[in-house]
Amino acid sequence: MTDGKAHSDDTSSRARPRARRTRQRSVIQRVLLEANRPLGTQEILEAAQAKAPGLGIATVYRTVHRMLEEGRLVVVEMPGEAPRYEASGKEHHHHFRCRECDDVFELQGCPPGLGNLAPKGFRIEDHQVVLYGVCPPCTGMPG
Amino acid sequence: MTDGKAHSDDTSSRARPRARRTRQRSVIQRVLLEANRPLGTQEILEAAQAKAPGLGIATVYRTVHRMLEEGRLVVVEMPGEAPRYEASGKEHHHHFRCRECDDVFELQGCPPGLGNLAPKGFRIEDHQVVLYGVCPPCTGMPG
DNA sequence: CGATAGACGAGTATCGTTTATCATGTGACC
DNA sequence: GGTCACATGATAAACGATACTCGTCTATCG
Repeated sequence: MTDGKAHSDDTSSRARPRARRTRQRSVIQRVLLEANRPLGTQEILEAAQAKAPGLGIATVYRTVHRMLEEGRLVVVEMPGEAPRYEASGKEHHHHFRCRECDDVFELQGCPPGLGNLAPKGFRIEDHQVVLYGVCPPCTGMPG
Repeated sequence: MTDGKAHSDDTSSRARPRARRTRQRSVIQRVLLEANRPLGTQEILEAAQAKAPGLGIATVYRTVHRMLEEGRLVVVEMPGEAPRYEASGKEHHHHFRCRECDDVFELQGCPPGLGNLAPKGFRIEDHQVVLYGVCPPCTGMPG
């Protein structure tokens, strides 16, 4: 553990090559950290390309990977779909998926009584709740 | 548009070729309908091969497809995994996934208060709950 | 500024799942 | 039993998501 170093570049944890601040990487990180909902790779690509034309999908994967390793991102898996990614460190929460626009939104809170669902003998360690329906914009409602 | 037909072969709904009763198909159907939990294609294949040696994966897919079309099977999607299939017509329920053996079990009942999770403006139409943990056999408990 | 490790974009490869192909086999019906 | 449409198994191909490769570019630092 004790590794003395000259100038501090242990940005976070591993002996990973020093991260360089590039336009593409900054844009992708902003897109992810400022989104209030989990994004898929394609969504990230499109949002990032708006601010950094020409940005490629490989860079999206590379940056997402790095952010996952750094612990700044967590994976959000929805049944039958490719993974989405959201900023880590948030409170325990679940998600809502709109059937119209396919966007996924964060919910807050957690239904009680989940522990009662499993019969005796099952050790519950985690859970996931997904609500499906239509989000406010897609119902025609404001906000 | 209106095409009158000569001899009636609308066995059930569509103009699908008449189903034939083969050993392989019977075995796969039994495996699926008698399982008390959702099975993946590989699980189906292995269980079916025990009763019908030589049975191929293509036949599994074909039979599952047909049963889905016939409405006798429903798809069970777990986050980040290939689809599983279970008999249709059961009561509304959710699932438990064991982290040791990767099997998925049916639960009964449904947690209350799911409708309160989404803020005003979200129209909730459906939901899915997944519990993760360790199943009785894998904890060393009987039955 | 100049050197260089690291990052980039485009294309290709890979991986697991699912579907298509085709020669052969077999259930259903006469 | 004979016929034939449908089913089967093996194999290859398609597919979507992700990882790798390579030539070029550039952020960083002396």
